Amino acid sequence: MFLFFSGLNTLRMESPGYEHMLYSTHPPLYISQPNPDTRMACSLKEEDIKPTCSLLEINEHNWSGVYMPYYDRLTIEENPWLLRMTEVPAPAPPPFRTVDLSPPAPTQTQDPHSEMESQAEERCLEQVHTMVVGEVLKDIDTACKLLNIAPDPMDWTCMHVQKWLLWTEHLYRLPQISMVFQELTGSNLCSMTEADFRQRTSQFGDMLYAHLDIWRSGNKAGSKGKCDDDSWSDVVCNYPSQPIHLWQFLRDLLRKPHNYSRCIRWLNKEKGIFKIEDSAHVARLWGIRKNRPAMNYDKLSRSIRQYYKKGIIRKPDVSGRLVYQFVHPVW
DNA sequence: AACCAGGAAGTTC
DNA sequence: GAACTTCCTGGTT
Repeated sequence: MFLFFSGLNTLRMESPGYEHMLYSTHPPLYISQPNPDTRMACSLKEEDIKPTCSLLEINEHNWSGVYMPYYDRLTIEENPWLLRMTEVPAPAPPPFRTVDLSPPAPTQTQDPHSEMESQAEERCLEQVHTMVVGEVLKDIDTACKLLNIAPDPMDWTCMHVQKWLLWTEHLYRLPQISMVFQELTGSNLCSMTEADFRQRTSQFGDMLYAHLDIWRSGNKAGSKGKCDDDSWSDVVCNYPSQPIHLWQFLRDLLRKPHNYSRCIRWLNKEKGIFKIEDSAHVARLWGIRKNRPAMNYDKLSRSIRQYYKKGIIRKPDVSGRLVYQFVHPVW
């Protein structure tokens, strides 16, 4: 797990609030997992955040008790590169070697072996950093598309800020906090200090501040690398995007299982059969996207049923409650 | 109670 | 006019 933290050094250094995402103590936040029984209810303990884990010692047991605000839902199953990273051949590492997660310090010894080691380590960390930033950008990209907001918080209107807050509430199962940020544009939000955030919501101010900071940092990172990143430039070029169709919205949620599998997931991806696991949640997300605060599953399901005669979605042959099927699945 | 089906009318683009 | 949204009646799980 500390792979992520090591790789995020650059982001973290640029983002003072990020440390609070890692270190602050707030009530447990649930992290999306396909199986609710295996989801991690994360609360931070001091021992969990000490960087004592070697890259080579990472295993699933190290995952528990770690709060990963934005990278939290990355699982080995859904992110094969994580597995690859654990297989990165380190140059003859001594047993129990540990990796400090602080920014690389100047090499003190001139021993050529440890110098080579430290160079390899740096390269490894650099690779991880690149991949983590990529994941951050992808997640922000998805949220931007689903919410129809700009990636840069500085561009947000009051409504965009409210959307982002509502989304964050739902993503992390927070209580309703958006009302204490009414009448604020993204620029207002960005000019607020962490203390300002805490003043508005003492319990979640630091977390929100850090979450916003990740968006800002991600945006900076995206600006640096967007020339080589098609998905990022898509967001920039397409904003403001065309009105999204409900079937596209559902498909986009399904394409991000590490974020949304707790509310919607594939039963049979090849056949396009999916199940809405949390009908109220999906309806709420759709309502946020469409600026329809009164949206509920009754209405959303009526919209889905409109697709029956259009041949876009149908009920599968072996049907069930909350189970639907894309007629022409193209993945 | 929650979900399902579909008619009818309204809204937004 | 398309694509929903809202409201509704009535049926099923």
